Amino acid sequence: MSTAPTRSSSARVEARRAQTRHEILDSAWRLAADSGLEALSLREIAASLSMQAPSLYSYFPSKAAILDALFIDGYRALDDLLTTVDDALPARTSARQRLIEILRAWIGFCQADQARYRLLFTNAVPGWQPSPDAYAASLANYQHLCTQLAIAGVTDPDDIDLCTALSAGLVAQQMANDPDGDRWSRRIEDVVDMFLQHTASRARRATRLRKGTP
Amino acid sequence: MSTAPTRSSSARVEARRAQTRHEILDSAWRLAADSGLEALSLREIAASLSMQAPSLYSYFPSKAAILDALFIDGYRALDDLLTTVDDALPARTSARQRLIEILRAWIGFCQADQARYRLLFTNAVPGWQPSPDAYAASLANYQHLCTQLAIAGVTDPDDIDLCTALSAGLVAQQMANDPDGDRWSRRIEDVVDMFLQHTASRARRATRLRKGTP
DNA sequence: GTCTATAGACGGATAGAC
DNA sequence: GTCTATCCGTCTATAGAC
Repeated sequence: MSTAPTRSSSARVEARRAQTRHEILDSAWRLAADSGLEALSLREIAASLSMQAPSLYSYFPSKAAILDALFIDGYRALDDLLTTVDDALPARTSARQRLIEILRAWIGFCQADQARYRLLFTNAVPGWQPSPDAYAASLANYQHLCTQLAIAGVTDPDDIDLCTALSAGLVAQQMANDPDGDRWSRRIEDVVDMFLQHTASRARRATRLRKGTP
Repeated sequence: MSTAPTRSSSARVEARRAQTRHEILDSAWRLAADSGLEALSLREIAASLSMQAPSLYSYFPSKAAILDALFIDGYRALDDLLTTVDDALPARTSARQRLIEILRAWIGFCQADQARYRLLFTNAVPGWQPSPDAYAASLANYQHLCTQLAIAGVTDPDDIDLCTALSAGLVAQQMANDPDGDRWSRRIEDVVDMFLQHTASRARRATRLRKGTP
């Protein structure tokens, strides 16, 4: 990460560096999507930019740093998407519709780029784990998602875990068995209804208990 | 796979071969569990048996063949487990209890060996895909599971997909975020109840429609 | 900053002696 | 069947000229 400007670097030079860093990440995303995340190598990234592999070390200190940058990039994109989706919903949209839209957007996000999905949500790169900074980005996203769930009426920690499991399951099955189709994503409404019915019936039970009804 | 006996091989020699093959797979499972599935190498397997790497080629034609054998082995173990669990249930066990037991057994199976979970259920090995034979083993298991679901009353293909998604989600979250705990597996009852409540309410709707009630 | 050259490690797989 | 020796490929990363 830390590519701190040296004393002698002009703003112009810095901007050029940032631009090149951006190009490197762009190429990396494209190559990962084309040839698979596991096949991503520094040589390949460099070649796609008509560079030699060692030159990348002027911009990132290691391959792990590039993966971290991609990881953070991916989570930022997801965060942006979920924020956009959320902002586009009318204020009094039902909880049901909110959940459906969030889930639909999330699955769409995963299907849009299999390599990105594998980088962000599965441990697909042997020998690499997100750095603490990168992990923080994923945590921030999780917490953002929790506030959106809270708006939709889901606040019980157990319900949140339930909800993440339902979402993860839909996404995982979709990506593993029908990456370009909708065999599982078209079950989104079912899942949301099922989930809300469940939490509602539990709430009713709790209400009965408070009232002392057997 | 095909290690067909040659004309001159005695039964004794064949038994010895089978035994060694078995030892190779055993060591591979142990090493995968210890050092991670991705780190599994022929050199390492051979060393753990005090052999040299090339000697493995007398027993398996390639590393992919070893992975295939492990894959089939793993699915056979799962099949055995689910059969055992199923047989242990009294004949008139409720659908709810049946689903709970199957799901509990499955998650336990995954938690018992993270490497095996990754081999069977995620695409964790770069450049390897199960051979058609190996894939057939996983399909057989899926169909076995479907018949068990049918016994528990789940026959609608959409419900089966829903059910696999729920299961996959619980397992994935459990393995990724709490591999040795029960943060998600203790939601099994919730998930099963939720699922049954959902299918039941849909059945009620269908009944009303058949009766012509609005 | 970018290059060439290369270190140094790992991997799967093969040839051929014994 | 098992070995030694080796081929050939992959990769990240570094040294040092320019």
